[in-house]
Amino acid sequence: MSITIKKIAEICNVSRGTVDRVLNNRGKVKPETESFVRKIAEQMGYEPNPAGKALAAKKKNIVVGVVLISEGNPFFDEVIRGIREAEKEYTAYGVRVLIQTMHGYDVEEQCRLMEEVGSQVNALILNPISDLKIQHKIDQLVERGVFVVTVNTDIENSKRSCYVGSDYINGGETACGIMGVLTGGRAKVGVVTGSFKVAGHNQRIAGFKKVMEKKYSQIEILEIVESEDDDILAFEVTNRLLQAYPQLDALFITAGGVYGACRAVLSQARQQHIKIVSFDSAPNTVEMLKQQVIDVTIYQHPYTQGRKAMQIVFSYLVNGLEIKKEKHILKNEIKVLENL
Amino acid sequence: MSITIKKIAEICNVSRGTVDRVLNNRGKVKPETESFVRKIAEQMGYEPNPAGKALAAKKKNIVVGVVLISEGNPFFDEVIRGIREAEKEYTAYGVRVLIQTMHGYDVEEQCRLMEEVGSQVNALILNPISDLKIQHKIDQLVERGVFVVTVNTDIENSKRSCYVGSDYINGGETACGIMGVLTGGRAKVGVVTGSFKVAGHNQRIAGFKKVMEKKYSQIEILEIVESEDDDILAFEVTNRLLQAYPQLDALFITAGGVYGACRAVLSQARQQHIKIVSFDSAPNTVEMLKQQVIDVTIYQHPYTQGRKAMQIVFSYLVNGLEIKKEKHILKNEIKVLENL
DNA sequence: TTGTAGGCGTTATCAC
DNA sequence: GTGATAACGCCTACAA
Repeated sequence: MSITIKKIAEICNVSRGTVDRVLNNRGKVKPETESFVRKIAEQMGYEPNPAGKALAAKKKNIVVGVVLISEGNPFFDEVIRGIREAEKEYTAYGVRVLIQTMHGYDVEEQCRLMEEVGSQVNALILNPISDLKIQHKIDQLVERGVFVVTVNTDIENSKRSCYVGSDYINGGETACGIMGVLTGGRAKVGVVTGSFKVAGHNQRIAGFKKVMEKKYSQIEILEIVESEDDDILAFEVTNRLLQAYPQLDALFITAGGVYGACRAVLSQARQQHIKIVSFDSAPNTVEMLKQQVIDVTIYQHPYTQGRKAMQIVFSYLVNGLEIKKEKHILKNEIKVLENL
Repeated sequence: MSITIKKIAEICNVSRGTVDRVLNNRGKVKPETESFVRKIAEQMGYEPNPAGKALAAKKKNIVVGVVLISEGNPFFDEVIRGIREAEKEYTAYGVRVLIQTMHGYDVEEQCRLMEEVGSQVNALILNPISDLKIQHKIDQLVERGVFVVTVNTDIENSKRSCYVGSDYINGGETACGIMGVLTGGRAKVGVVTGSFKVAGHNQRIAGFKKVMEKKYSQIEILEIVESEDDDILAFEVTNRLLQAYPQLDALFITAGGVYGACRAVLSQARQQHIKIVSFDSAPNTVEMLKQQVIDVTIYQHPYTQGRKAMQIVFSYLVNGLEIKKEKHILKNEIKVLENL
């Protein structure tokens, strides 16, 4: 049988209340009793019972805020689905969720939403814009006692408690790893990135180069162009890329604009098949996989990102678990049509 | 606030005990009260609180038995790790785990272990040999009230409640999907399978052929040989395969013997790189990935299989949840060295 | 500074 | 058949 507060209380000859005060650092305990209780609890290997905690936590009425740059982005639809699923599971514990979505990368707008949502909640799940202002806003909310979790994009220097998402460097490494076996280790690659201003995109390119240098001396990057995650722009820049480099035989698409880039490839109707590695599985991307335009795409577990973020919030707020892992990194998975 | 048994009791003007009897089909309730309570509960959308259930379940002292053909198989080391991890988490609810491992595919031995373990437990997690005797033993245990979950291999016709594992057909489809992009849709493939007696291996081949026919008219299987999951045998049969078919340029390894097959490929030192797709990530397989002998390997989430099986047992036994999904299928993931 | 008691939701055990 | 009551482990008022 497991150790309970009650048992510790009996052994220490104090009341359950006192043990609770010690174990949860509520103060108002004589130092001697405190250290004694702590010693016994330690000795017996006390582990709080999550069910008991959860039951008692019902009265707390916990609200979790969510701010995501998700509108028009199918990736985040999945993240939200994960959050909603977890919400369902946690309503029994008095947890509510408050979601605010936004469209573009407007720092002021995100700050405003963070303030609006943050002032009503115990925790905030956030897909932050990489900007100093946002970092400060995070810190400010944390100071006010909000438990902040970043998803998909991290701001390491902020006071946020956790990050849930993928490792972008490894995403690039994985992309090069699979590109290597796709091309027999010999390729002239055009890179269509989202923006040089987005850290994640740059990290993917860095990871790609890292594996290139270490493992594939015959893979070469011809040029890197920006699509601003826009299909029309992607179409144009990819077209130019293809025209400029007739020898190009592979594309590495680090971000959005996948469909536009693919359409450019289709429009040029080259003899040789151009190998394409992309990210995520937006409907358009899946369509291009079906048409065998894209060879593989790399998947970042969006649903799990949402779910996991909620789990972390829950176990902190409801079960009072200390955060052990500051970063929860999900694998970069390689997908073909068959295992999507 | 959510609906509780207490609230329903108040509304129906009965005691909580009566509501509990109705909702858990314990009998000894007047039919009128029964249907009335049921109606109200339905109407209000009653959902039992898992924490409450878990707390009350502590007295039950649940024991989960595990019988795995795991010895000498790194895949199952991971499954066991998943089970152990879940065990830790569930000890707080009075759940104990009893693991028995075995070595080869000895039906009598497995039957004996199933009986030995099965007679002391409330649930059994089993990696079954595909044999009628095992099926009967499962049914027998189920009749005796044991909750049976199969992992990694299923026996569909048995009375087991759940299966946790991968979809073998899809495993083969995925293998062909990635083989297609590896080879530009043009390959002469040798298949090294484990045994024609093992359903899962045959299903992988079937899935592979399915995608071949639908999508890759230029991929062709030259011959299928058996390795009996043994490296030495795999070495020999692969060697013969390579000698018999100089035009062979790809290997599909459906099961064990991966290392032996790779060594055969290395020993023949062909000019052209032979593309290899295998399953799982045993240490030897990882080594061959590192040496760029194997191009990709397909991963079946062994850790998650163990964890999920425990989760299912827990939510059934402790939370009394009805089983909604009879099969919990994990994705076949494509791995290169970089995203292992 | 410490103890007591009631409640979170469910269930098992009595007593009626 | 049914109801009352005491757990399960934890937390929070309030009383001392």
